Amino acid sequence: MKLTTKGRYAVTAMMDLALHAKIGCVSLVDVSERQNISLAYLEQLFRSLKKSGLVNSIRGAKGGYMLAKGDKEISLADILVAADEQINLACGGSACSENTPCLTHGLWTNLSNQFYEFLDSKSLNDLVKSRDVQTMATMQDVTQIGNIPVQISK
Amino acid sequence: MKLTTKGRYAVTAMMDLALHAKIGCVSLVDVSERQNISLAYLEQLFRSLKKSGLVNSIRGAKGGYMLAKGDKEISLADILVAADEQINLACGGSACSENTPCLTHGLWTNLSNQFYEFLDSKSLNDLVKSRDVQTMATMQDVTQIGNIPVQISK
DNA sequence: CCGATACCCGAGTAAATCACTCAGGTTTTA
DNA sequence: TAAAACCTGAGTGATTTACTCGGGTATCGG
Repeated sequence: MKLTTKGRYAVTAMMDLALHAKIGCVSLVDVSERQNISLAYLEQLFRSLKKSGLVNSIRGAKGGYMLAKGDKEISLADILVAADEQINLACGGSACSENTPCLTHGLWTNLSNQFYEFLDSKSLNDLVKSRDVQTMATMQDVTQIGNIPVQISK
Repeated sequence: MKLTTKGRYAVTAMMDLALHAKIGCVSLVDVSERQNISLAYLEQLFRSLKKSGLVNSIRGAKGGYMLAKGDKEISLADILVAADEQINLACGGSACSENTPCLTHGLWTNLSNQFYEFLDSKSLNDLVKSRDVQTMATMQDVTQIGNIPVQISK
Protein backbone atom coordinates (compact mmCIF):
# COMPACT_ATOMS: atom_id res chain seq x y z
CA MET A 1 0.00 0.00 0.00
CA LYS A 2 1.99 2.86 -1.22
CA LEU A 3 1.64 5.98 -3.26
CA THR A 4 3.62 6.59 -6.42
CA THR A 5 5.76 9.70 -6.52
CA LYS A 6 3.61 10.86 -9.41
CA GLY A 7 0.62 11.15 -7.12
CA ARG A 8 2.68 12.78 -4.42
CA TYR A 9 4.22 15.28 -6.83
CA ALA A 10 0.78 16.07 -8.21
CA VAL A 11 -0.49 17.04 -4.78
CA THR A 12 2.63 19.06 -4.02
CA ALA A 13 2.37 20.91 -7.31
CA MET A 14 -1.31 21.62 -6.87
CA MET A 15 -0.61 23.00 -3.41
CA ASP A 16 2.04 25.23 -4.92
CA LEU A 17 -0.51 26.58 -7.37
CA ALA A 18 -3.01 27.13 -4.58
CA LEU A 19 -0.45 28.94 -2.46
CA HIS A 20 0.44 31.30 -5.30
CA ALA A 21 -3.04 31.69 -6.71
CA LYS A 22 -3.11 35.43 -6.07
CA ILE A 23 -0.28 36.00 -8.58
CA GLY A 24 -2.40 34.72 -11.42
CA CYS A 25 -0.62 31.94 -13.20
CA VAL A 26 2.46 30.06 -12.13
CA SER A 27 5.08 28.69 -14.49
CA LEU A 28 6.32 25.14 -14.13
CA VAL A 29 9.86 26.45 -13.87
CA ASP A 30 8.86 28.16 -10.64
CA VAL A 31 7.14 25.08 -9.31
CA SER A 32 10.11 22.99 -10.33
CA GLU A 33 12.55 25.20 -8.43
CA ARG A 34 10.40 25.69 -5.37
CA GLN A 35 9.33 22.08 -5.00
CA ASN A 36 12.47 20.49 -6.33
CA ILE A 37 10.79 18.42 -9.04
CA SER A 38 12.21 17.87 -12.52
CA LEU A 39 10.67 20.27 -15.05
CA ALA A 40 10.19 17.62 -17.73
CA TYR A 41 8.40 15.41 -15.26
CA LEU A 42 6.17 18.26 -14.17
CA GLU A 43 5.18 18.95 -17.76
CA GLN A 44 4.16 15.36 -18.23
CA LEU A 45 2.26 15.49 -14.96
CA PHE A 46 0.39 18.67 -15.79
CA ARG A 47 -0.86 17.13 -19.01
CA SER A 48 -2.85 14.72 -16.87
CA LEU A 49 -3.99 17.40 -14.47
CA LYS A 50 -5.19 19.53 -17.35
CA LYS A 51 -6.94 16.67 -19.10
CA SER A 52 -8.84 16.07 -15.88
CA GLY A 53 -9.89 19.70 -15.75
CA LEU A 54 -8.09 20.54 -12.53
CA VAL A 55 -5.90 23.26 -14.03
CA ASN A 56 -6.01 25.74 -16.87
CA SER A 57 -3.00 26.85 -18.84
CA ILE A 58 -1.82 29.99 -20.60
CA ARG A 59 0.70 29.43 -23.34
CA GLY A 60 3.61 31.59 -24.37
CA ALA A 61 5.93 33.83 -22.42
CA LYS A 62 4.52 34.92 -19.06
CA GLY A 63 2.25 31.92 -19.30
CA GLY A 64 1.76 29.16 -16.81
CA TYR A 65 -0.87 27.20 -14.98
CA MET A 66 -3.64 28.05 -12.56
CA LEU A 67 -6.29 26.14 -10.67
CA ALA A 68 -9.38 25.59 -12.80
CA LYS A 69 -11.64 25.66 -9.75
CA GLY A 70 -11.51 27.00 -6.24
CA ASP A 71 -9.36 25.63 -3.47
CA LYS A 72 -12.34 24.06 -1.84
CA GLU A 73 -13.76 22.38 -4.90
CA ILE A 74 -10.67 20.22 -5.43
CA SER A 75 -10.16 17.17 -3.25
CA LEU A 76 -7.11 15.04 -2.60
CA ALA A 77 -8.93 12.22 -4.34
CA ASP A 78 -9.49 14.39 -7.43
CA ILE A 79 -5.77 15.06 -7.70
CA LEU A 80 -4.66 11.51 -7.11
CA VAL A 81 -7.12 10.14 -9.63
CA ALA A 82 -6.01 12.74 -12.18
CA ALA A 83 -2.45 11.57 -11.70
CA ASP A 84 -3.42 8.02 -12.70
CA GLU A 85 -3.27 7.07 -9.06
CA GLN A 86 -6.12 4.65 -8.78
CA ILE A 87 -7.57 4.34 -5.32
CA ASN A 88 -8.42 0.70 -5.65
CA LEU A 89 -7.16 -2.09 -3.46
CA ALA A 90 -9.34 -4.75 -5.08
CA CYS A 91 -8.18 -7.72 -7.05
CA GLY A 92 -8.36 -8.23 -10.77
CA GLY A 93 -5.88 -11.01 -11.29
CA SER A 94 -6.19 -14.70 -11.97
CA ALA A 95 -7.45 -15.82 -8.59
CA CYS A 96 -10.51 -13.62 -8.77
CA SER A 97 -12.89 -13.10 -11.66
CA GLU A 98 -16.42 -11.68 -11.76
CA ASN A 99 -18.26 -15.00 -11.54
CA THR A 100 -15.87 -16.61 -9.06
CA PRO A 101 -14.82 -13.80 -6.75
CA CYS A 102 -12.26 -14.55 -4.10
CA LEU A 103 -13.05 -14.71 -0.42
CA THR A 104 -11.93 -11.16 0.16
CA HIS A 105 -13.26 -9.47 -2.95
CA GLY A 106 -16.01 -7.65 -1.10
CA LEU A 107 -13.65 -6.62 1.64
CA TRP A 108 -11.27 -4.81 -0.69
CA THR A 109 -13.87 -3.00 -2.73
CA ASN A 110 -15.38 -1.93 0.54
CA LEU A 111 -12.11 -0.64 1.92
CA SER A 112 -11.31 1.10 -1.35
CA ASN A 113 -14.57 2.99 -1.14
CA GLN A 114 -13.90 4.04 2.42
CA PHE A 115 -10.42 5.26 1.48
CA TYR A 116 -11.83 7.15 -1.44
CA GLU A 117 -14.46 8.82 0.72
CA PHE A 118 -11.75 9.82 3.13
CA LEU A 119 -9.46 11.28 0.50
CA ASP A 120 -12.37 13.00 -1.16
CA SER A 121 -13.27 14.72 2.09
CA LYS A 122 -9.95 16.57 2.21
CA SER A 123 -9.92 19.66 0.01
CA LEU A 124 -6.86 21.41 -1.33
CA ASN A 125 -7.88 24.32 0.84
CA ASP A 126 -7.83 22.14 3.95
CA LEU A 127 -4.27 21.12 3.17
CA VAL A 128 -3.05 24.60 2.34
CA LYS A 129 -4.49 26.05 5.53
CA SER A 130 -2.49 23.76 7.78
CA ARG A 131 0.12 25.43 9.96
CA ASP A 132 2.87 23.10 8.74
CA VAL A 133 2.34 23.98 5.12
CA GLN A 134 1.97 27.70 5.75
CA THR A 135 5.33 28.01 7.44
CA MET A 136 7.05 25.81 4.87
CA ALA A 137 5.55 27.84 2.07
CA THR A 138 6.74 31.20 3.38
CA MET A 139 10.19 29.72 3.86
CA GLN A 140 10.21 28.60 0.26
CA ASP A 141 9.14 32.03 -0.97
CA VAL A 142 11.80 33.79 1.10
CA THR A 143 14.53 31.49 -0.14
CA GLN A 144 13.57 32.48 -3.66
CA ILE A 145 15.38 35.81 -3.51
CA GLY A 146 13.09 38.61 -4.50
CA ASN A 147 9.98 36.48 -4.23
CA ILE A 148 7.63 35.89 -7.08
CA PRO A 149 6.72 38.96 -9.13
CA VAL A 150 10.22 40.41 -9.48
CA GLN A 151 12.72 37.63 -10.15
CA ILE A 152 15.30 39.68 -12.08
CA SER A 153 18.42 37.60 -12.36
CA LYS A 154 18.71 33.89 -12.82
CA MET B 1 -2.42 3.52 -4.06
CA LYS B 2 -2.75 -0.14 -4.52
CA LEU B 3 -2.18 -3.33 -2.66
CA THR B 4 0.17 -6.04 -3.84
CA THR B 5 -1.30 -9.47 -4.41
CA LYS B 6 1.01 -10.70 -1.71
CA GLY B 7 -0.87 -8.67 0.87
CA ARG B 8 -4.21 -9.68 -0.55
CA TYR B 9 -3.28 -13.36 -0.60
CA ALA B 10 -2.01 -13.13 2.94
CA VAL B 11 -5.36 -11.88 4.16
CA THR B 12 -7.24 -14.48 2.14
CA ALA B 13 -5.06 -17.25 3.49
CA MET B 14 -5.39 -16.05 7.07
CA MET B 15 -9.13 -15.96 6.68
CA ASP B 16 -9.03 -19.51 5.40
CA LEU B 17 -7.13 -20.56 8.51
CA ALA B 18 -9.59 -18.74 10.72
CA LEU B 19 -12.57 -20.34 8.98
CA HIS B 20 -11.14 -23.80 9.47
CA ALA B 21 -9.64 -23.23 12.90
CA LYS B 22 -11.81 -25.89 14.53
CA ILE B 23 -10.12 -28.64 12.46
CA GLY B 24 -6.79 -27.95 14.09
CA CYS B 25 -4.20 -27.27 11.46
CA VAL B 26 -4.71 -26.64 7.79
CA SER B 27 -2.29 -27.70 5.07
CA LEU B 28 -1.21 -25.25 2.42
CA VAL B 29 -2.38 -27.67 -0.25
CA ASP B 30 -5.92 -27.21 1.06
CA VAL B 31 -5.59 -23.45 1.17
CA SER B 32 -4.09 -23.49 -2.29
CA GLU B 33 -7.01 -25.45 -3.73
CA ARG B 34 -9.74 -23.60 -1.89
CA GLN B 35 -8.39 -20.14 -2.51
CA ASN B 36 -6.84 -20.77 -5.86
CA ILE B 37 -3.35 -19.61 -4.97
CA SER B 38 -0.14 -21.28 -6.14
CA LEU B 39 1.25 -23.61 -3.50
CA ALA B 40 4.83 -22.45 -3.94
CA TYR B 41 3.78 -18.87 -3.50
CA LEU B 42 1.80 -19.72 -0.37
CA GLU B 43 4.84 -21.41 1.14
CA GLN B 44 6.90 -18.31 0.56
CA LEU B 45 4.13 -16.20 2.02
CA PHE B 46 3.70 -18.29 5.14
CA ARG B 47 7.38 -17.89 5.93
CA SER B 48 6.70 -14.22 6.48
CA LEU B 49 3.52 -14.86 8.42
CA LYS B 50 5.32 -17.29 10.67
CA LYS B 51 8.31 -15.03 11.19
CA SER B 52 5.89 -12.36 12.35
CA GLY B 53 4.31 -14.72 14.82
CA LEU B 54 0.88 -14.77 13.25
CA VAL B 55 0.83 -18.51 12.59
CA ASN B 56 2.33 -21.68 14.03
CA SER B 57 3.29 -24.69 11.97
CA ILE B 58 3.37 -28.43 12.43
CA ARG B 59 5.78 -30.27 10.19
CA GLY B 60 5.44 -33.65 8.57
CA ALA B 61 2.46 -35.51 7.21
CA LYS B 62 -0.85 -34.32 8.70
CA GLY B 63 0.93 -31.12 9.47
CA GLY B 64 -0.04 -27.64 8.47
CA TYR B 65 -0.54 -24.17 9.83
CA MET B 66 -2.77 -22.63 12.44
CA LEU B 67 -3.36 -19.17 13.84
CA ALA B 68 -0.90 -18.34 16.58
CA LYS B 69 -3.41 -16.13 18.37
CA GLY B 70 -7.16 -15.71 18.49
CA ASP B 71 -9.25 -14.35 15.70
CA LYS B 72 -9.75 -11.12 17.55
CA GLU B 73 -6.10 -10.51 18.38
CA ILE B 74 -5.05 -10.34 14.74
CA SER B 75 -5.75 -7.19 12.75
CA LEU B 76 -5.74 -6.52 9.06
CA ALA B 77 -2.79 -4.24 9.65
CA ASP B 78 -0.89 -7.06 11.37
CA ILE B 79 -1.34 -9.31 8.36
CA LEU B 80 -0.46 -6.70 5.78
CA VAL B 81 2.66 -5.66 7.64
CA ALA B 82 3.70 -9.30 8.03
CA ALA B 83 3.40 -9.68 4.26
CA ASP B 84 5.92 -6.89 3.71
CA GLU B 85 3.06 -4.60 2.83
CA GLN B 86 4.17 -1.35 4.33
CA ILE B 87 1.36 1.01 5.16
CA ASN B 88 3.29 4.14 4.39
CA LEU B 89 2.40 6.74 1.84
CA ALA B 90 5.21 9.10 2.80
CA CYS B 91 8.13 10.14 0.67
CA GLY B 92 11.71 9.02 0.98
CA GLY B 93 13.10 9.97 -2.39
CA SER B 94 15.29 12.74 -3.64
CA ALA B 95 12.85 15.61 -3.33
CA CYS B 96 12.42 15.11 0.38
CA SER B 97 15.02 14.46 3.03
CA GLU B 98 14.91 14.79 6.81
CA ASN B 99 16.31 18.32 7.02
CA THR B 100 14.53 19.65 3.95
CA PRO B 101 11.13 17.98 3.97
CA CYS B 102 8.81 18.61 1.07
CA LEU B 103 5.66 20.64 1.36
CA THR B 104 3.52 17.57 1.83
CA HIS B 105 5.73 15.47 4.06
CA GLY B 106 3.58 15.99 7.11
CA LEU B 107 0.43 15.34 5.16
CA TRP B 108 1.49 11.87 4.05
CA THR B 109 2.83 10.68 7.36
CA ASN B 110 -0.40 11.87 8.86
CA LEU B 111 -2.53 10.04 6.34
CA SER B 112 -0.42 6.91 6.71
CA ASN B 113 -1.09 6.90 10.42
CA GLN B 114 -4.80 7.28 9.92
CA PHE B 115 -4.84 4.43 7.42
CA TYR B 116 -2.89 2.27 9.78
CA GLU B 117 -5.27 3.00 12.65
CA PHE B 118 -8.16 2.09 10.42
CA LEU B 119 -6.66 -1.19 9.25
CA ASP B 120 -5.60 -2.02 12.77
CA SER B 121 -9.16 -1.62 13.99
CA LYS B 122 -10.41 -4.46 11.79
CA SER B 123 -9.77 -7.87 13.31
CA LEU B 124 -9.65 -11.13 11.42
CA ASN B 125 -12.74 -12.08 13.37
CA ASP B 126 -14.59 -9.03 12.09
CA LEU B 127 -13.83 -10.07 8.52
CA VAL B 128 -14.70 -13.71 9.00
CA LYS B 129 -18.03 -12.88 10.61
CA SER B 130 -19.29 -10.94 7.59
CA ARG B 131 -22.26 -12.46 5.76
CA ASP B 132 -20.44 -12.29 2.41
CA VAL B 133 -17.52 -14.31 3.62
CA GLN B 134 -19.65 -16.84 5.47
CA THR B 135 -21.67 -17.79 2.41
CA MET B 136 -18.59 -17.87 0.18
CA ALA B 137 -16.80 -20.06 2.68
CA THR B 138 -19.56 -22.65 2.92
CA MET B 139 -19.73 -22.74 -0.87
CA GLN B 140 -16.00 -23.42 -1.00
CA ASP B 141 -16.28 -26.21 1.55
CA VAL B 142 -19.18 -27.85 -0.30
CA THR B 143 -17.33 -27.75 -3.59
CA GLN B 144 -14.54 -29.63 -1.89
CA ILE B 145 -16.32 -33.00 -2.08
CA GLY B 146 -16.44 -34.64 1.30
CA ASN B 147 -15.65 -31.44 3.20
CA ILE B 148 -12.75 -31.09 5.52
CA PRO B 149 -12.24 -33.90 8.03
CA VAL B 150 -12.82 -36.79 5.63
CA GLN B 151 -11.09 -36.03 2.34
CA ILE B 152 -10.67 -39.60 1.13
CA SER B 153 -9.80 -39.37 -2.54
CA LYS B 154 -7.66 -36.79 -4.28
C1' DC C 1 9.44 40.24 -36.59
C1' DC C 2 12.60 37.79 -33.80
C1' DG C 3 14.07 35.57 -29.91
C1' DA C 4 13.04 34.14 -25.43
C1' DT C 5 9.73 32.00 -22.54
C1' DA C 6 6.68 28.67 -21.66
C1' DC C 7 3.27 25.23 -22.73
C1' DC C 8 2.54 20.80 -25.57
C1' DC C 9 3.41 15.97 -27.12
C1' DG C 10 5.04 11.21 -28.28
C1' DA C 11 8.27 8.08 -27.48
C1' DG C 12 12.00 5.75 -25.18
C1' DT C 13 14.52 3.63 -21.29
C1' DA C 14 17.18 2.20 -17.01
C1' DA C 15 16.06 0.59 -12.68
C1' DA C 16 13.13 -1.39 -9.52
C1' DT C 17 9.50 -4.24 -8.11
C1' DC C 18 6.25 -8.01 -8.52
C1' DA C 19 4.57 -12.36 -8.83
C1' DC C 20 5.76 -15.91 -9.14
C1' DT C 21 8.79 -20.69 -10.02
C1' DC C 22 12.43 -24.16 -9.12
C1' DA C 23 15.24 -27.32 -6.97
C1' DG C 24 16.41 -28.83 -3.45
C1' DG C 25 16.12 -29.84 1.56
C1' DT C 26 14.00 -31.77 6.58
C1' DT C 27 10.40 -33.54 9.67
C1' DT C 28 6.66 -36.49 10.80
C1' DT C 29 3.07 -40.02 10.29
C1' DA C 30 1.16 -44.46 8.78
C1' DT D 1 10.15 -46.38 4.16
C1' DA D 2 7.18 -43.78 1.35
C1' DA D 3 4.31 -40.10 1.27
C1' DA D 4 2.82 -35.76 3.08
C1' DA D 5 3.91 -31.61 4.49
C1' DC D 6 6.76 -27.81 5.95
C1' DC D 7 11.27 -25.19 4.99
C1' DT D 8 14.74 -22.46 2.27
C1' DG D 9 17.54 -19.81 -1.08
C1' DA D 10 17.87 -18.40 -5.39
C1' DG D 11 16.37 -17.16 -9.97
C1' DT D 12 13.48 -14.92 -13.55
C1' DG D 13 10.15 -12.89 -16.91
C1' DA D 14 6.95 -9.29 -17.01
C1' DT D 15 5.40 -5.07 -15.57
C1' DT D 16 5.63 -0.62 -13.63
C1' DT D 17 7.98 3.49 -12.23
C1' DA D 18 10.22 7.56 -12.69
C1' DC D 19 12.00 9.66 -15.23
C1' DT D 20 14.49 11.83 -19.93
C1' DC D 21 14.76 13.39 -24.87
C1' DG D 22 13.80 15.71 -28.85
C1' DG D 23 11.06 17.79 -30.98
C1' DG D 24 7.13 20.94 -31.58
C1' DT D 25 3.63 25.53 -31.06
C1' DA D 26 1.78 29.80 -28.89
C1' DT D 27 2.65 34.35 -26.90
C1' DC D 28 5.05 38.44 -25.37
C1' DG D 29 8.52 42.24 -25.16
C1' DG D 30 11.49 44.95 -27.65
